[in-house]
Amino acid sequence: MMAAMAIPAKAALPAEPTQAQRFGKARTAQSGALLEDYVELISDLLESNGEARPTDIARRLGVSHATAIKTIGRLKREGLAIAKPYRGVFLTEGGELLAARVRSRHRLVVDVLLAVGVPAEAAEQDAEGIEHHVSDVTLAAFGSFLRQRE
Amino acid sequence: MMAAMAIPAKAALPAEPTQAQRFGKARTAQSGALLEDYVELISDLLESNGEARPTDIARRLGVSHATAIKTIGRLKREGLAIAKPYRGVFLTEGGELLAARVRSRHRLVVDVLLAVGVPAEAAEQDAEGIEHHVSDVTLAAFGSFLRQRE
DNA sequence: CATGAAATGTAGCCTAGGCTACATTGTGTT
DNA sequence: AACACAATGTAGCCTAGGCTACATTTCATG
Repeated sequence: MMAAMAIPAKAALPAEPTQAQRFGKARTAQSGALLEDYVELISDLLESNGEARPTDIARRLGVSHATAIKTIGRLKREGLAIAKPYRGVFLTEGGELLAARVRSRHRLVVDVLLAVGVPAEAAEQDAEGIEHHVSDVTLAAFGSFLRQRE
Repeated sequence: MMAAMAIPAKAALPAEPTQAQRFGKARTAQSGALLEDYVELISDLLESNGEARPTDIARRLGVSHATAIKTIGRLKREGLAIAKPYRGVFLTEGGELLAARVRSRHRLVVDVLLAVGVPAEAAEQDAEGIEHHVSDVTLAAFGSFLRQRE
């Protein structure tokens, strides 16, 4: 059966290592997606409420407070946030920068979806997942696309 | 401190359970994404090679063969694939259906990205991650968008 | 037809993200 | 000032997805 197709394993398949790279990248993008969501949300809460409490974060994200706290720990380890016990969460400079990038990317993605004719609700919904997979190149293209059709 | 903002916890925040739902949905969409990739790839391999071997799958996905085999086990548990030891992997009817849907969705996403002006390479790359977060509603909008601008 | 290399499968370990249950801290109200 | 209760934090467990290392099965070939 496999003899029929040959599959030299050293000639046919390695022709596309590209695909493996693509999948790998999509996987990697997934890591970090959660951190991005947290950072963006914390930034929002800080701005609108003056503080970002684990409980609020958990509620907004729809997870248990324990999960939120654990992830906030990761944020700290990654140097994106600071938090003293029982004192709320704050962002480092790096965290703020990331938040800003994530926020503008989110808007851009939503705007493109809307421009393409996606209903507002679905646009918001899907953007939440899509945004984490939009590369800088694509982002730039989105920007041009929107500007050009004003 | 919290008295300052009040946050009655029963009046202000619950106003947007929507966001939690959005995040939750994006998370859920992520589960299943991997299965979709596997199913699509298996379908491709079956069509082009007449068989889908764990080793090839692993190579194409850029993971170890052990990981591929473990995931194939999940595919079987979910009723998407069938495989007898040392005999290659095949799709169930459900698996084929899923593969077809995934494949057409992938094409549509790539086409929209291209239509919006994203370079081919980036379009392929990003589509790999984006496609798993595109709802049916958005998919339909994509279809209309493409048809309308022919 | 025996044998060795490649493919397949198994075991065990790791991290990320979830959860529940329990412990601790802070604070608004009496 | 004390206490109750909400918020916070900790511990321990689970699954998905990765990996490496080792074991087994096939099968092409000498």
